[in-house]
Amino acid sequence: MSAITIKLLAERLQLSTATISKALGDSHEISASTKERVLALAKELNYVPNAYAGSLRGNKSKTIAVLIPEVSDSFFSQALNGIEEVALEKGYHTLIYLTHEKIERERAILHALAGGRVDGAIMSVTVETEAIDHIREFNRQLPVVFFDRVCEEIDTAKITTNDFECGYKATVHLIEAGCRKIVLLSISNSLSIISERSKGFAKAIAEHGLNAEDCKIINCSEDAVHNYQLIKELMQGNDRPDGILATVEKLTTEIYLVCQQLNINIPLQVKVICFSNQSSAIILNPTLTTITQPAFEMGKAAATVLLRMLKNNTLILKEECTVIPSTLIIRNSTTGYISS
Amino acid sequence: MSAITIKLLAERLQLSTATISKALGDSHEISASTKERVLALAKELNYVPNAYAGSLRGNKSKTIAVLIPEVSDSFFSQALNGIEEVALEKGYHTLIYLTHEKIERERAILHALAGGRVDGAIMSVTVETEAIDHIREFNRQLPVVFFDRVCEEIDTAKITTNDFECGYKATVHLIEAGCRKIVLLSISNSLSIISERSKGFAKAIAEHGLNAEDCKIINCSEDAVHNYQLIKELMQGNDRPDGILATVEKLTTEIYLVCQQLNINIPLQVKVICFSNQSSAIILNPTLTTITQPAFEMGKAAATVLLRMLKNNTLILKEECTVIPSTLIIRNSTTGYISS
DNA sequence: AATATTTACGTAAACGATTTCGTAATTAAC
DNA sequence: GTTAATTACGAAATCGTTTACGTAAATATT
Repeated sequence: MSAITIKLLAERLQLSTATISKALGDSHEISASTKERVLALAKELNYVPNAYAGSLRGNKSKTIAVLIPEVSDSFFSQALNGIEEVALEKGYHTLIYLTHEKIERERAILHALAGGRVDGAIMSVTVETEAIDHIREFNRQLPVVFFDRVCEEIDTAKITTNDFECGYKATVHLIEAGCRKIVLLSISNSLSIISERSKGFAKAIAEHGLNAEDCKIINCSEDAVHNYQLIKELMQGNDRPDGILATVEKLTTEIYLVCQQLNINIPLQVKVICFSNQSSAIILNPTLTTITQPAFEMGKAAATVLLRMLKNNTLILKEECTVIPSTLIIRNSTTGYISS
Repeated sequence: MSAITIKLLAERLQLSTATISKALGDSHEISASTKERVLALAKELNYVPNAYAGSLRGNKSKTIAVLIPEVSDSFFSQALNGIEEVALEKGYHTLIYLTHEKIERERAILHALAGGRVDGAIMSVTVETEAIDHIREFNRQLPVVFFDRVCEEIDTAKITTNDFECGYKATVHLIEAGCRKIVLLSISNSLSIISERSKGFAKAIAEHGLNAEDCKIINCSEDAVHNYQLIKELMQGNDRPDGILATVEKLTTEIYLVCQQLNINIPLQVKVICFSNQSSAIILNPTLTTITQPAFEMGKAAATVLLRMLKNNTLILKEECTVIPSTLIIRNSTTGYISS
């Protein structure tokens, strides 16, 4: 199959495999003329070193793993984009694993990865990830970098954004726009990012003296239909909110659909902010006010840190906790004006 | 690093590595009691076989490569989702490579992959891919499955959708909705999918006796700003089209923005159809008529075929050319009615 | 001219698993 | 009781590289 090997080159040139290997590695102990001959034949035969032979010997696979909940989500796909860019640039290969928010998948994947297939991992945990033994176990052997959805309890590098501040700023923005009954649409009680955003939300509510009873947190699920129903009931209820802060991008669709169906005007009757990286935010009607996360940059940062850890051969770079701020982009879904 | 190996287990149990390996493989030549002891210790120590040792010996890496232009595109991210699902289910690992539409990247990636790192590849070529020697070269050693953007000239499995028919149906729909000057927004002259869609477009134009002069094909680029300008000029020109058929999802944003800025009403003044898998199509204003491709299914199909090729140890499965139809979903961007 | 150093290469072990073959001990067969 | 078959394991080769070490020849040193 894989055709040509160092052994084959050695035979053709009447040299030893050691010499070939050294010549290809541009070792000083090989004469210039021999190097030339070797390089020439290697190029001619299109020799490519067997990745696994080298990995086996050197204990380095030049491969990293990326574990994310979904890839059909603007944030994660942009982050993956950033990761892959850095990896490719540094000659690393990127294995992608989708957990689909299932901790069992996360567990199985990390376990399988312990066999030396990768040199390290970049991950964003699932909504179910409360027990973290499997991550600890993995991290005992290999470096891990968290991004976005982190595990505070594990002492390793983390790339996050300013979730607390954004939750706060978004809520303040809603309040200043006139909202008094604001609902936070959540997807988890345990997720680091959601908890931070919720804290910011709560702080803003408290600081501005809003009635905490009116400002609820509602938990959505993975099921779009269920979420639609949930939001519909919310908007049909007696204490309909006049402000919605959605912590995940995919809820945008359901919010807009419900309001359309119930004939509730955004932003006149309810103002909406979503944590979203969707490019379509600017062509929705009304255009959507978003907290846009630096997904691409976060991915790049995570990969950069991981590769640095690999280079320095260290498991822990505690100090490597980077926070890259998100941006509140105010559009028409929270202003009084309706787009032309 | 990687900690525990078969050798280590052998030492602890005072057995040979051969016995351990066979016991773990549940070989019949190992006694039940020994198997038990081995399994127990393996579990206790959390033994995971070194992936590369096995790969090196067996020439099988249990890894496939996915080459796609972008991942921040609904079609490709959904397809990747499908691929990963099948791969994980069959115990395969998925390496992801983004070509960013650069043939040079495609070339370099395929070349690096020849070193046995993967058992096969699934790919969608770049817009620049006209020369295909690098793919031929790779395919001489390893199986390749194309999906969506295929290379007709290479005799291997291909998963596509009914692009010709969709180009035709979309155009007919525009014509029947009253359009007479329809523009096809393209991104390439060579891409298989675009050429098919264009042919369908041309056929519909001809069949319905539209003036071919009025029905142009315009080439867009990778640059959003440039595309915006291009579309703006188009819509400001004398022979402004009354119908637009966009062959890629990302052009949606620019089309809507331009129309918004120029105060051109969709669908009254121009009707719009996009090849798009964006979930936001239903909340745009007006909601967007789309050709929605079975991205997830195409990914699954591609992975299924590739894994079957690997199982049967064959490079070519010519007959494995599957066409999974797309759906024309008619919404308000092509009807006379404006959404409430 | 005798020794020391450098140059340019080869030998062989190692990485971790699998597998072919061999073999001692036990059991079965006659 | 002798031979045949089975059971349960070990020794060693193998996959394709890399690298520590060895060594002959060429060159340098004194």
